[in-house]
Amino acid sequence: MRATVKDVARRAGVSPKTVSNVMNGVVPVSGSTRLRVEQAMVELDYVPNLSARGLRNGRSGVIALALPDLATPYSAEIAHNVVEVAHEQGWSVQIEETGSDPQREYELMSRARSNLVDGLILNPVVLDESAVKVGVSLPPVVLLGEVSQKLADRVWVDSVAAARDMTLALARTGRRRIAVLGTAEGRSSAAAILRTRGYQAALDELGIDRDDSLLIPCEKWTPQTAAAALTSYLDSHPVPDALFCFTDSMAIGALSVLWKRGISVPADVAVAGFDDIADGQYAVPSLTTVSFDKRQIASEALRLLTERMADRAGGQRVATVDYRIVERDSTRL
Amino acid sequence: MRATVKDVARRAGVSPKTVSNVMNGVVPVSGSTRLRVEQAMVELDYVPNLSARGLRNGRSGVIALALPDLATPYSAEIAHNVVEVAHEQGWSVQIEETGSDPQREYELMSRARSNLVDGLILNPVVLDESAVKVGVSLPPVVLLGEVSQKLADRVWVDSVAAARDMTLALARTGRRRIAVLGTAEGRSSAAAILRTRGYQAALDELGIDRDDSLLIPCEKWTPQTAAAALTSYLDSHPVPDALFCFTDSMAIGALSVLWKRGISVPADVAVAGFDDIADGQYAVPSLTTVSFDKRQIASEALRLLTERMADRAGGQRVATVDYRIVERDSTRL
DNA sequence: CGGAGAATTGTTAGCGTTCACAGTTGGGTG
DNA sequence: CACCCAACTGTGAACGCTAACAATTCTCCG
Repeated sequence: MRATVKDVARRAGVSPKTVSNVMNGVVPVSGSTRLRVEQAMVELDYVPNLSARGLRNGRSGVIALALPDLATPYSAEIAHNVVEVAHEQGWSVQIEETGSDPQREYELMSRARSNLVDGLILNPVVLDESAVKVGVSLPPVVLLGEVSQKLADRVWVDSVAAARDMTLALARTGRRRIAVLGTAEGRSSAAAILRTRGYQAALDELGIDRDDSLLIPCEKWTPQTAAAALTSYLDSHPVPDALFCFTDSMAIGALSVLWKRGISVPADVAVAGFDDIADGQYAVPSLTTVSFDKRQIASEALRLLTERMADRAGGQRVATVDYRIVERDSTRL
Repeated sequence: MRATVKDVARRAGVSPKTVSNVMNGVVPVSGSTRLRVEQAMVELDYVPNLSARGLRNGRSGVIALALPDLATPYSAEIAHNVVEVAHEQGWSVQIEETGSDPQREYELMSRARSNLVDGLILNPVVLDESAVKVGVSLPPVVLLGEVSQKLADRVWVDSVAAARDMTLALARTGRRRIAVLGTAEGRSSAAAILRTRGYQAALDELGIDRDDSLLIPCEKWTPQTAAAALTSYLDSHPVPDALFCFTDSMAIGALSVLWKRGISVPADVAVAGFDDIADGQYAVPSLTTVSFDKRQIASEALRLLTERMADRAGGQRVATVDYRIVERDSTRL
């Protein structure tokens, strides 16, 4: 049978409350009592029951992190950093995957309201504006990434500016026919729209005519889909001077296709990505990309979350994370 | 203020217990009462308090998954699958990272004992035998991978046989000087030892003399460390006929180094990995590897865990997951 | 139409913790 | 030496839920 505060109290010859005081440390406890209690805890191998504590306190010490798909390197790196930072601050992290299924969002919200999590960090993909109805009964929510949501706090990178800068960087190496991979037709993700916008802004600045045949659609941002999209594109189009992929994952799929076709990177076509996932460094050739500090994203998200826990009032808080273009072999002349 | 069972009960004109019965569905409730209760729940926007339920039931519906480093593709894929399978079975997953820090293991165990998680799936790396002291006061534990632990249940892939088969497969393409990347000196991980053993078994079968200069040590199994290890190796050794990397991550680092040095894969050297991570398919060239069903690992782990929850008694249960060699371009002649 | 038995619902209590408040001790003062 | 103020410790209740048991209602048959 597991020891409880009561057992510890009895053994230490004090009241349960004193044991609680020793643990929580807000009310002062005399040195000798503290010592006896601590010893009793060790002897009985006492571990507090977090369910009970959670019930009593109304807080669980757990936050939820919801990502589209943990298996993608980008999500995995975000998850890694969130878990790390959270751990440092004493939080546990519950992970949920939303897939592309809005249904999951609802379940998630309901779970979030079940008092098992004190806050929620959500990286939406499909439902840019839908499911996240930040009501009073919801725990604090922080959104990650390109989201049109205006209600919840969020952490983001300026995709428009980054895509613009990357396009300019590609142009600076003399590339003119710059294609982008990852645009979407119909209802597309906010990120796709913003990155396309930045790309086009750069073209306009450069005085290069927009050419819609250089927009390669790819709804899902995975190596598989990117490879498929690029393959069919190359079947009916000439090789562009440069290929700006909206994620590194897609770029890796693209590199694979180009290699198989004997198209040399960067000699025939420059390739760039977005996200700076770890594998980009070891891609063949190593991948030029838009890099940003994922640890910073994690810590900003946690900061916003804890701030919001302390103060539920106030308008939307936003944290912007800087980015920079990292040039590697895939665009180097 | 959040609605409670009491509020729902009052509104529906029944007792709290009836509300509970409606939710849990074990005790029969008449259709009309059920309807009234359900309507009251909707009207009051009732969400059960899982902390309270957890306290009362002694179970939380949460399992913990502990991995060395979420950012590595292998861990990420495992995590993805565990979360998926767990979700299907109604579990939530709390993720912990152990790094290579035994200290984390302890914290983890203690957390696991705090009644916030009902079970623990642990992928150890350093502490093959140490910290995991499966005592009576611990929740059920399932270990993942190559572990010498004899006390806890586990799910594993036969590394020795897989490494042997891979080595034989490489030899079948005429390679004789087969190097392995990822051996470790001193206190090494069980996986390193087992895979080395399988490799050597194959050599013995083939009548190829063991050559220690073909063992390329690499303590940490990341692309970075693998690239570094291989680079310094190539500085002082001739290029082998084949390079069997103990993980795909290392293989990807190795491919990058080989490419930079102008060593052609597979013409000059065949490269193989282990784990079949998604990126291996899109490596340049695509990576031959030892593949196994990660979803199966996840579901077996969950099965063992739930079985153990139902029956704490009984000896160690073990689930073996099949593997197969997947040949791709990196070894194809 | 009475009553046994099944079906459904209500009552009580407690899971382990901590909060509000009450009680106790100690040491310093006048 | 009585008294008072801190500083510390104890008491009781409650967080929201559900298990065990008790009580009630309904159904059906003799």
